Amino acid sequence: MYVVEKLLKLYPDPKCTLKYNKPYELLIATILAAQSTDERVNKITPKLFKKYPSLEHIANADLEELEEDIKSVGFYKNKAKNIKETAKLLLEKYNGMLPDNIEELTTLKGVGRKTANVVMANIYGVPSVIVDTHCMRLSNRIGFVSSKDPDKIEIELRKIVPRDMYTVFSNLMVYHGRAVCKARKPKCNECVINNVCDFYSSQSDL
DNA sequence: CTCCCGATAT
DNA sequence: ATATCAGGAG
Repeated sequence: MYVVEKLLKLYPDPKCTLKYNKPYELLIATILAAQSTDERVNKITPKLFKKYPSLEHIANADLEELEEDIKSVGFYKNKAKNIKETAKLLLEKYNGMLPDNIEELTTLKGVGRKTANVVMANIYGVPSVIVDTHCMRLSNRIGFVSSKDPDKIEIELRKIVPRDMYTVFSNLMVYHGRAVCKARKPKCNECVINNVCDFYSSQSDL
């Protein structure tokens, strides 16, 4: 796939940029990353996981204290409640393990398809199309899709991207979205895939 | 569709 | 000073 080959030369090893040492830590970090950046989440998770070194610690955390611990990632009241309830549910129904499928993962509080796909890709090694804001923006700009609905975008991308490239494609969208195809001022002139980009074409026409 | 919220780019 | 960024639940 052209876009993947081209971007891989620029970002040789695109991977999840969230810091974690255990599967459930990735889940918690990803829940915290909703409407926040990986960078901001990474600033608090090392301390957080040190203070709460197990799912039991998170499940039994004082809610107000937990809120303070994660405050800087934003939406902290929802997220504190979500990670606490998710920790409880993982202990009660899954023996502290993570479900290995989208259906069960998305029953966890604060876990939608994006977060579930991050777990499937990074914990279980299942090729997964992860539609976050970057994947959505780039896929629309390039012209792979024309939709604002993440679920529809995921379905469309699954038809366009070769299955074995789902995860690397998703990560490349994030890397390129952060470095070049930014939300605010995209650096279209230095973009290595502007030759196949609808957004670039429509701009240079002006 | 609205609400949830802090951090950062402009 | 404020618009913009970044997912999920109800």
